[in-house]
Amino acid sequence: MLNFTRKSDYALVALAKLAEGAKAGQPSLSAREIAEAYNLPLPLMMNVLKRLHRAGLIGSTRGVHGGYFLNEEPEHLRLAAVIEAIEGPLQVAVCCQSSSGAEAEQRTCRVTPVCPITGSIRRLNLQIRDLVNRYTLADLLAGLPDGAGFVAETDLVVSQSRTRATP
Amino acid sequence: MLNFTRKSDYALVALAKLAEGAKAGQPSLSAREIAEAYNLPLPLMMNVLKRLHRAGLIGSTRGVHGGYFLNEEPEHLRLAAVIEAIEGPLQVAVCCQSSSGAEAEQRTCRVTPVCPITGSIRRLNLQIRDLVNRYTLADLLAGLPDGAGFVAETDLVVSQSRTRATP
DNA sequence: TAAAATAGTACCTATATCGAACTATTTCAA
DNA sequence: TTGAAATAGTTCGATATAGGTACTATTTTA
Repeated sequence: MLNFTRKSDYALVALAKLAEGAKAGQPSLSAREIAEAYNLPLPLMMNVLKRLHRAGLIGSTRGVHGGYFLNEEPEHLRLAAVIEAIEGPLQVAVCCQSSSGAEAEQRTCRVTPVCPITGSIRRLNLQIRDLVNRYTLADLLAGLPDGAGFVAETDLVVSQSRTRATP
Repeated sequence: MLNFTRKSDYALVALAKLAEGAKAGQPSLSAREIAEAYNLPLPLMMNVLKRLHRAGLIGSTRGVHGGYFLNEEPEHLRLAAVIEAIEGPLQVAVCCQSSSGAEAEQRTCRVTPVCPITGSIRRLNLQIRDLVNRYTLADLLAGLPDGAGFVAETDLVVSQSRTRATP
């Protein structure tokens, strides 16, 4: 129902912790330290960090004093990259497959062949992804704007005021 | 993973069918007619329509020639209303509860008490909801714009071109 | 009175998520 | 050289959610 998984949430707070640590001069943080900071189970946090590492978003050092660290500046780490590292491609419906969906869709959705709204759903998907991709880890830490900056000023007014006479 | 449920998808195509039917002069369409039009199982479509009806988005007439019809013009039926009629409130994370979340969150999320990004996540949630709420059934049928109008032109370029020397 | 439709709800199954665990490898220090 | 602490990769089980069905009641028309 249009929500991120817990693992994505945990990934975001873990990255937040790494960003704070880096600013405080800590070269790396272990999975244990991060898990304890947020009261999360260690094995789960380990799995999350492993996925972020495999996606190239964080680096790691092994061994006794090992741990994880950001590979990029928080200003360059986009939220969509984090989410997709954990969950795979962002798509609001099965008909939004990015990779050559034709035959895959036939298998997964019964209505696609006669669907009147597939095109629009795909565009909505792109817009949602662009929105998530718009922000970085740094934005997340600094605080996102709460105004829906992207909505044209007229949008709500138009739909409210349109009381066209229907004869 | 940030997707709508199938039931929401089916609700949207059902509403699309009702809008087309209304334009073609049909006062109502039965669950059977809609299910057959899209090759969907009848019991499922019946459930979806019942939920839309209970949410007040469509009206119904019972009996032999009964069926469903739109209660509002397609221009006034917003996508968020449809999704929320089927799935409940749109929220990308458990910490985005609309209704007096304080104690509910404590139960459902372990990190909220010490979370550094809850505020930003809530604002992101509002922005996503605003985006979904921006469009109507009429927009969906006419075709959504595919340009992500709200994304600043520089966003993607920045992340691609950044090849700063890392000494 | 029978048929066709909606209304409400309860139920089952399949899939995905949550979380834990296992084995292997790497690094450091005693 | 040996043990401890950490990451790497993978697999596995439990639980929650979603997808889909079924049952009973009510309404309307022929």
